[in-house]
Amino acid sequence: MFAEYLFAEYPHAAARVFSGIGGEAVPLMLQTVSNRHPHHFSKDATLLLEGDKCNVVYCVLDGWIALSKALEDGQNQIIDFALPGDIVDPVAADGTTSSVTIEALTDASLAAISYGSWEIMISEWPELYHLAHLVEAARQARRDERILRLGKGTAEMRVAYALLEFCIRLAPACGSECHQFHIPLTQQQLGDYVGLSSVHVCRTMRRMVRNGILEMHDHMDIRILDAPSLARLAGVDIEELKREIVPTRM
Amino acid sequence: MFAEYLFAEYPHAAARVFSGIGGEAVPLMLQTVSNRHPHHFSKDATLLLEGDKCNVVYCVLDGWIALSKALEDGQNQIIDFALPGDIVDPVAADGTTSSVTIEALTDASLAAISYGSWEIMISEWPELYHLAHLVEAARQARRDERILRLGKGTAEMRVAYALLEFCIRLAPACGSECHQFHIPLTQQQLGDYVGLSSVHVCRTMRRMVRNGILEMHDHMDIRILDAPSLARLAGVDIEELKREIVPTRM
DNA sequence: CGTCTCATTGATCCGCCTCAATAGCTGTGG
DNA sequence: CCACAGCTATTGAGGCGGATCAATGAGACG
Repeated sequence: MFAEYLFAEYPHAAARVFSGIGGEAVPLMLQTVSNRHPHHFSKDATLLLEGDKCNVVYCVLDGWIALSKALEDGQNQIIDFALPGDIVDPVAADGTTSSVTIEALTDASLAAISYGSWEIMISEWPELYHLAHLVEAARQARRDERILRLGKGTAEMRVAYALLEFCIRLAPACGSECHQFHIPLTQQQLGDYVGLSSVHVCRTMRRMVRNGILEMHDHMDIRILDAPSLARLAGVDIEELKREIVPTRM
Repeated sequence: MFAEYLFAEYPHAAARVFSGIGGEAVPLMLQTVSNRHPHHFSKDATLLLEGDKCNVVYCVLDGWIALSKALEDGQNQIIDFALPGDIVDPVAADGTTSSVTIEALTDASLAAISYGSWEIMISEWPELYHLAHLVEAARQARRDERILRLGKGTAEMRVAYALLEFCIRLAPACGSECHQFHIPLTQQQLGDYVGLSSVHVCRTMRRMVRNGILEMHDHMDIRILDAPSLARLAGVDIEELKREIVPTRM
């Protein structure tokens, strides 16, 4: 939503968007070099790595972006996924360093907007501020839902919620009542997202398949057969969840 | 930090702050009626409850505010604490409803700023926008740290991190190198924050006391005796954590 | 002095992790 | 074409961390 408006209704700002990177009027491309090295970024994209200066906001135009943190022992936790239309502002409270690691899970393209450009854009087009506010509210609402389930939910609830979240967030790309979608994740990554081991993710999803709630085909092509049951497992009302995590212009 | 600037450097805005509530130049008071009914709000504060319209941002002036969500079965998870200087914007992606339940853990006072006032203030005083951005970045950074530990950390790590977070966030109120502080929480509430049962919170903290890392006195007066060990248990570097979660004007 | 709340400690149970083995799939090189 | 390696998914077996249940202690309060 955000990206569409950005480009459709404010071409002046859209042009300015790309000026954040070396003044060039082309989007920053993040490309995974190969499946073997999914963490590798093209050179321009190393800006995104933890510890670097960050004085830009990214708007995801295409692809899946994962924001993650790791413990010393190597344990990795995916904090959130950023999908097209989402805004990524990884800055920590010191205003300069990034608090998360950012990686592209698929080939992806981002628009980089420097803080300076961003402020100018907002002052010139207040509607942009409202839209960004809604996108940020959506991000916060879905992280809060996940915190709730990380703290208090069972494995089944966590996985069911994650699948519903994907279903809802991907719906704009495949029709409003689409219950079939693809997630570019291994079970290991899905486990890193919901706080479970890959083994237990596998068991949990297998059980859902056996119970006729899901269908799965080669590597995470998912079809939800029984959405009400899945929502019950996740402990959510689907319509209510949509209101909370899908940015909607008033 | 934010609140100080708000009042010290922009009295005009500060006056406007309170105009969000019925035009009265007094802050909205949230008072717990008694310890027996900590969830009870004074009448004016019911604005804050989940499901209500929310078109205001709150700036915490004094007291502890808890943001929480609950599952159907009554399980409660505290998403975050808002302390003096923090900004609370509970709105969900629909732009109107709140995605969390807000409650005061102590007597508390909040400044309520309507979205309209907020935009005017920002346009008149751009520095306010930068400050709010840092406060929001701090909120996000500490929630991300907690998501990491909810997903991958042991009980010891979760509790240790929470204590360090409190220590750092409360430091401005009691000197920069203060390792002694009070948290107005029961072990049940601390458990709701870190995703553990109150029983296990008790065991974990007792062990820390036995190991000479902490001292505890009547209901959560805490003194950190061995900060390096606590930081090791939490899996953080204290200085790094400060940079990430304490808003700092550049 | 009884009641209420909260902290503490013990005992038991279970959900999920870990380890391990197998199977399926893809790409690669002989 | 087959053989092999590498990665992911799947399934089983066993162990452990934290939940749950239960009992006692300790202040705070009326």
